[in-house]
Amino acid sequence: MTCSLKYAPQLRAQGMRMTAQRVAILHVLEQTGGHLSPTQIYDLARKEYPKLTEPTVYRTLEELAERKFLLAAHVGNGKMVYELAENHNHHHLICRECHAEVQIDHTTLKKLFAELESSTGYRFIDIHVTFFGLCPFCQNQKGD
Amino acid sequence: MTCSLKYAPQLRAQGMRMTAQRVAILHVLEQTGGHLSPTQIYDLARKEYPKLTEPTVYRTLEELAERKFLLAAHVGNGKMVYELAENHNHHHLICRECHAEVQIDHTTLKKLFAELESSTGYRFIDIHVTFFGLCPFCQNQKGD
DNA sequence: GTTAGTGCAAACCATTTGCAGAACG
DNA sequence: CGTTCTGCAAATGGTTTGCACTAAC
Repeated sequence: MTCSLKYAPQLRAQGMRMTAQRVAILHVLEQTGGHLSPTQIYDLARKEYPKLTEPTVYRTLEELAERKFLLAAHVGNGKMVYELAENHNHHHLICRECHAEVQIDHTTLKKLFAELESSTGYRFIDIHVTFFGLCPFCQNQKGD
Repeated sequence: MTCSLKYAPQLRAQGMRMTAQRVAILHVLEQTGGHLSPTQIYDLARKEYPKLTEPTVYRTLEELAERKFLLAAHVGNGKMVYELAENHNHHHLICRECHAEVQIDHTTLKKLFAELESSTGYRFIDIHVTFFGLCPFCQNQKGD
């Protein structure tokens, strides 16, 4: 298992300090490997560093996302989730009913992104996309 | 301008009633033609029907979305927006910095959706997608 | 008249803010 | 030591709930 401290030099290079709180937060994100909501991160990281508070979690996540260490994405009803940028080579497809998740490899979208960038002039489209659909199981449930 | 009352028969067919509140809400969505947040809808619809309250707006939007009269999508920091389903043949690309919006025609995504559906087994992917990127103007601002 | 829909008021929950004190480097 | 970061406590703002009343049909 990699140590969260490995990020220290990169953080410092950007004028950020490596604190116990940040270690705990990064650690949680490393261990789970997927995307987590601020509340989930707060609950998990507090086991490692009980003095952690919610405002710190929010401030840290925002800062780390701004500096591209984390990626922010939306799932379901407008909830924000975060994920380590280095883990990110995929997108998500989530079932509207049961919330089952499937990962979509980034190569699948590469061509589309290139198309969109050239036709709109926008760039960095889009680090992370979440699609919604009905998984095979829920399709049957609906007799559809 | 089309009258919101035209929806009455369709609503009734599903056991819903057409009230003044719902007329006002549908009316606002028709007039603006785009996607609006519950708060925006509340503010606008109240001009037409001042007795309207927020809980009613939320309940109505949720109900109409469930019955496929409206589409729900996420923009930016996890905010929910609604749009008339019949207006919907496009997706959105939003600038992360200035929130400028571009519409993406659905045909651009059609092929991708077909691919995803066959490779994952999921279906109804995805009624509405929102992409995020940097618009040409903001790219320059960043000297990037 | 029956059932769906609404208003009101309050609760809820995630997120944000200000500021004084703690801690990194 | 100076500057960044954190904790605390409180405010904020969007969204939801319960219940009695109103209105659609």
